[in-house]
Amino acid sequence: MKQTSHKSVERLSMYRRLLYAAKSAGHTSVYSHNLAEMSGCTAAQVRRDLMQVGCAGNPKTGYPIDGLIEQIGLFLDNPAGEPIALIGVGNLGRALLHFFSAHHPKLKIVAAFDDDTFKAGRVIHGCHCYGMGDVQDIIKDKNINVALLAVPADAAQSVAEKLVAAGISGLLNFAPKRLRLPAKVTVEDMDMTMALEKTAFLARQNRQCPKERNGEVES
Amino acid sequence: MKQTSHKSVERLSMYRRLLYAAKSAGHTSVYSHNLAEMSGCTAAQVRRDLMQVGCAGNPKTGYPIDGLIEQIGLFLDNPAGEPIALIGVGNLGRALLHFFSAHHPKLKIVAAFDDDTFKAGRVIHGCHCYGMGDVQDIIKDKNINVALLAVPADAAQSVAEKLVAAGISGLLNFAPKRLRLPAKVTVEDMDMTMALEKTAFLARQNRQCPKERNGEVES
DNA sequence: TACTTTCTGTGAATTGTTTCACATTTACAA
DNA sequence: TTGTAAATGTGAAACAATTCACAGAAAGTA
Repeated sequence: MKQTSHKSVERLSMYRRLLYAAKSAGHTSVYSHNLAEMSGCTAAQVRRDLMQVGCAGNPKTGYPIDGLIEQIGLFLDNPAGEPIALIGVGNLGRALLHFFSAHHPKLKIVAAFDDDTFKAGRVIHGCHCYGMGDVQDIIKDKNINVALLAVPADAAQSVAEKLVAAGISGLLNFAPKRLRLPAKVTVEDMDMTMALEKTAFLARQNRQCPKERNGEVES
Repeated sequence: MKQTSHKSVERLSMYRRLLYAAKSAGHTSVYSHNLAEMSGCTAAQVRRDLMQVGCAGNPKTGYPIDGLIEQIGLFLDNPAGEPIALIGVGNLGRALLHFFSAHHPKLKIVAAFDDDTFKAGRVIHGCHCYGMGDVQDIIKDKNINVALLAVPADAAQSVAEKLVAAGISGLLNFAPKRLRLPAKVTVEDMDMTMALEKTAFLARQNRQCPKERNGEVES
């Protein structure tokens, strides 16, 4: 079977969130063009993505929302749930702890680490905080495979290597630093500086050449 | 002239950071394959990207680092600098304020806004905080075109519309919510839930099929 | 000066992603 | 039961991004 592309994976995650929203708005089914409008994709793209993960629709009734949510979950999620580690409990780390404390059916930060010994032992946003010395043991004990890396850029590489040695296979990296790790480890960069520079660039481009645009309007 | 792709813009931002690092490590020039190794791209891609923004190299000496930094700056940056607004001074907003307080030659958060009146008037991480009622006036006064949106998901759409009305043309959105705005406005999503779900998915895929890989090794 | 080596700059080929377009399916109405 | 309208599922076409591969340039060497 054809591997699903990274972009499809991202969209599926997005569709699922939109579907939860549609569900709590009282809907029970959607057409591909509904999801397309909500997500900003085309209807054909939505259908292709859904097909990939085995979602079937009906020409007259569209796709059942519950069915989609379930299928996407079967595809995306680890059925056993995925315990997450947070490394770095600074300003950003605490914000992430708070952000991800919102209930997610499968993902949960189960341990936080910081080299500030003052933080070790405390419980922040409901999550126990350990010293960096305990990283390896706890990650192995709790069978953690995914980590959020929120340490300063100059510590990122060495901390990441420690995590990989402890058995981590996926890393969401917030440090503005490119990591060099074995290819068996997935690194996803959330590079906020890059994103802001890009946004500023595109904003300026928009201003300078406000070329004719097919007016995608506000609701 | 051919429009530079969004991906090229991202990579240029990355190259620049790597170049600053190489410069402070004492280098004065780089070859495309050096930048390729640092960035994880191919050498051909690096050359293509640099060509796009008018950087010229020399077959024997490579590219001069200072020249590259300057050319990339001329391409990416607003020479007058770009004042940024932060909307939402919660956990995430404060983390962003701290994160972007690191000196950047062109980008600077010059005003923060929150609807918590308790925060209005305070100065957080060196940035003055205003009430949401002042958004329109301040954005116009300070001629702000780019904003960081760090408000709760259910407030994101209405706040974004207010910003657009005030003249914002670029938005970096941290709320897990797809915004519907006129096409003249650039929206860049930093969707942390999506990113974490994707990371967890790819990590699991890695674990389940540890297929042969060309060992990209740690330094 | 002529030769060698190594890298740049870039058409051409390749690979990957998105959109098009339409045959097929389904629910409902007459 | 037959017709109609609207959506799905999907090859094929179009488009976009990346990599290949090599001509040409530059610096060092003899």
